[in-house]
Amino acid sequence: MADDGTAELGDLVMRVARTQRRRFREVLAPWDLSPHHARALAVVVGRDGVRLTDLAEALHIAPRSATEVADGLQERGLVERTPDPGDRRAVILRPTAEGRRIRAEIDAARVADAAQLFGRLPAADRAELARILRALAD
Amino acid sequence: MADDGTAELGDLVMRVARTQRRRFREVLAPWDLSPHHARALAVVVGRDGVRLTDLAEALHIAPRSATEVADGLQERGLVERTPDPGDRRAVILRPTAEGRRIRAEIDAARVADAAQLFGRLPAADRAELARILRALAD
DNA sequence: TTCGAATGCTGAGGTTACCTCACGGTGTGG
DNA sequence: CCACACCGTGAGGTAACCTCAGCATTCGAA
Repeated sequence: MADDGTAELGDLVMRVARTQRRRFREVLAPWDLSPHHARALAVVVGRDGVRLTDLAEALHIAPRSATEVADGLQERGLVERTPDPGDRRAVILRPTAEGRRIRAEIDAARVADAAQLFGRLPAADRAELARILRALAD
Repeated sequence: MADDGTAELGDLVMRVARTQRRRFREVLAPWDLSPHHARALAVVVGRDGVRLTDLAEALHIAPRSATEVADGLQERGLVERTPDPGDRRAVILRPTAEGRRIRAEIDAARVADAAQLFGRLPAADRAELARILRALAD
């Protein structure tokens, strides 16, 4: 078993990912939102309204759990439940104006944070990194 | 705000990390261990005995939570609690023979999995990736 | 057209992995 | 020698998941 360095690669990826997760949590602090709620808000705003089932699928959680995430966002006034005109069983989660605003702020902060984290790399390295990671993430 | 692609880089890293986490969970399935327990076992075996406080620090959890992780590993017969000869307050967690064996098996499986995941990249790309990620993870 | 099966959401209740707080032993510096 | 810090753990809490059951609704096939 030659040392091909792949195990170290795995470690490195996880370490950078952990750094990002920590920074994301810090970035989110001013809004008092968990990363999970922020992601859910991004889905709701990004699609301009989703059924709970679709939100669950987007977040890789059970439909029942999407109900709870929706409750959380609704309590904070970021989304509202509206009936689906095409299916009376379904609920469509729609962003409120506040929800849209906050999601935009968070997104800007996240982009700025990524720029700061990855900006330390030369542009050529950033391109290389993107190319290689894309190959892995197919 | 120019599109420097750093936000996409963040996404890519997270996506590859998620793939790895999923694969790790699958790799672990034969031993019926959670990733967390596996990591704890690796620490105990790697240092050939740790105080609970040190285990907590290594896993980035509260000391109280280390007690629970230790309980789980002890139940499975992978570690045992022994008194610290130098400090009667402390407990040293030591790996059992079974614990050592299982941790070695898991480690081999993990290394093999990393080789399979990253092995699809040309060697030059692996080296590049390692170099760039190291720069990020300082 | 009707009716059994599938779908959408949610209440009830469970699990897991964390946490804080309080406590009884034990070590340690003034 | 003693106030204080530190070790592990019981008690009890929380967040984020889950499954299962149930009701309302839709859909597909006969």
